[in-house]
Amino acid sequence: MLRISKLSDYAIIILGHMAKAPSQTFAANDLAGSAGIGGPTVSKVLKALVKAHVVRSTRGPKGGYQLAQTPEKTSIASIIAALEGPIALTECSIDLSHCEQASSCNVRGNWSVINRAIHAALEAVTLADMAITPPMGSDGFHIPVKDITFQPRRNPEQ
Amino acid sequence: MLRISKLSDYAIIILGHMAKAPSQTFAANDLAGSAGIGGPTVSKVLKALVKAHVVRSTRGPKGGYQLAQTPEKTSIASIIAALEGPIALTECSIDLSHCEQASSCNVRGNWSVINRAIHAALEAVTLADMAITPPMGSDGFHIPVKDITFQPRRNPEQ
DNA sequence: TTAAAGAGGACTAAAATGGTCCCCAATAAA
DNA sequence: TTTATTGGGGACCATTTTAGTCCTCTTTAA
Repeated sequence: MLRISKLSDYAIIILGHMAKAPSQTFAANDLAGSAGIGGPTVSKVLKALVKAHVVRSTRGPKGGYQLAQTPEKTSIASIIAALEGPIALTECSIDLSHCEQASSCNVRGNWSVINRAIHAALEAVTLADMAITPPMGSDGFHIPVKDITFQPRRNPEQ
Repeated sequence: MLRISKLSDYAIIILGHMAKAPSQTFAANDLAGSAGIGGPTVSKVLKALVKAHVVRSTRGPKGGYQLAQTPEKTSIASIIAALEGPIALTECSIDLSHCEQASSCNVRGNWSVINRAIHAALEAVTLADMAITPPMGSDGFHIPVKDITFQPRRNPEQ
């Protein structure tokens, strides 16, 4: 299923709401209301986003959360990384020492290529892209899908 | 962490071994031995790969498993899909009806763009790419990373 | 006929995930 | 200076998912 976690999903929804007023400060509870997600859960998500410097927080009355950067500069990769840690499809891409197959694994290094490709894909799309509602292409997508290209050149030196 | 499951990981390792002799038939137990993975687990993985037509099986003595296509034609996407079902980062990309945020989610359609990009990345790399051991670039990667490009064009019609 | 393979699926233990709660710290306003 | 409002940090537990094992049945070559 290659899923992102629900919390990451929530994060993008929440940040999507914040992106509508990028310099405004939002209380966690208000965001919970407008996103239709439970209060404590929204808090948990926002705390993680603060740690990762995706949003800034202010305490006290009239406090709340605010985007740390413009929606255009906030990549989906950074949001997912905030909630799930480093983006890597396999354990050994992060820490090889735990891999028990290491000796018989002849596939290792090549994962890195895929990881980079996926990271690039998530880095290339920003909160601004996600937050845009309709007015878009006839197929329902704002970003023309045909314009997303992925072209690895294979084995050129073999 | 945006991981693939261990079983998908095993699948790629197992298929990597099979790719060394693409037309040979391998018994599940032999593959377990050479991959350093438990026998029953290897069987489980191979059964899923048969269902998805990634490998073919033959019963009876001298039976076993064989790649259904050449390693060059076997994409990583098809392998992961065999073990984890459709590749989609969010639930609602597969089935919108279960989404409780639907009404307040202003981010929906745009996931599709990311999903396609990731699918493209996994489709573009094949078993042949993964199975190649060393002889490669100075950084340890066979496929030059610089040659992997991802270029969404943003909001051109706005 | 037999033995060596895979097919299908039930079952369990362990790990990850999601969600809630509690108490502490900061701070604006009364 | 007090109080009320907001976030910070982390513990905790229920649930779900995942991984791994096992059992019985089917196929088929020798």
